Order: sequence, then structure tokens, then C-alpha cells
Amino acid sequence: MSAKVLSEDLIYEVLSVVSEIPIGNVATYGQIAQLINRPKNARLVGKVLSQADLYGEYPCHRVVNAAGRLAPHFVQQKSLLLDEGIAFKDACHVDIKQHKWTI
DNA sequence: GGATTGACTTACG
DNA sequence: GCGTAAGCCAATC
Repeated sequence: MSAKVLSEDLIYEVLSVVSEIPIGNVATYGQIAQLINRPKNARLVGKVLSQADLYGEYPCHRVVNAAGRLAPHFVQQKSLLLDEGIAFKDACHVDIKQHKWTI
């Protein structure tokens, strides 16, 4: 297998999961962290996604935190989610109770 | 190689 | 629901 266990593998796994999030659903960082076999690396997921656009185009806007809040550095996220039919509770909170991605 | 930081999570008050 | 504290891990300085 690959000898790399750092960023490139992490990025590949994270983006692979993110790309599988169906339209109309959102996932949390912790959820993705578990899917890539790293239940404690929720923060790494966010850091990877911050650079994900440099590795390719992925629906990183479908990824929110456990409270359903949007990324503080990703203002366009709201528009992208609205375009996919995601319901918002507030300017910075999606209706995660309704749209949370079930594995 | 230690200290700091970060698109997080959970627990507690 | 919100602020604070603690926990975890990799990248960066």
C-alpha cells in the first residue's frame, strides 16, 4: 500500500467521503472523521477542506460542524447550500436536524 | 523539537 | 442556546 499516511492520504480520504455526500444532505466534521477511520481528527477534516479547493472541486459546503453552523471563512457556503435545497434556521445555521447525512 | 493554531466535539453551568 | 474548559491531532512557526 502507500507509504504516505499524512496529508495526501488524509485529503484523499476526506474528499472521497465528501464527494459521496448526496445533494440535499449535509455532514459534520466528526461524521467524516469517523468515516476516514479517524474519530478524533474532526479538526483535521476542517483543515483539509480549507485546502480542498486546491486539490479539486468538492462539495465542501455540505460539511458543517456539529451545531450545523457554517464555516467562518466560507461565506459562499450559504448560497451554495441554498442552491441545493438545504433549509436554513439562521444566517449561519443549516437545518441539520432535517438534512443531516445518515451513513 | 517545543509552542501555537485551527472550517471540531463533548461536557458542564 | 451560549460561554468556558478540556481533549485530540496534524501542520506551521
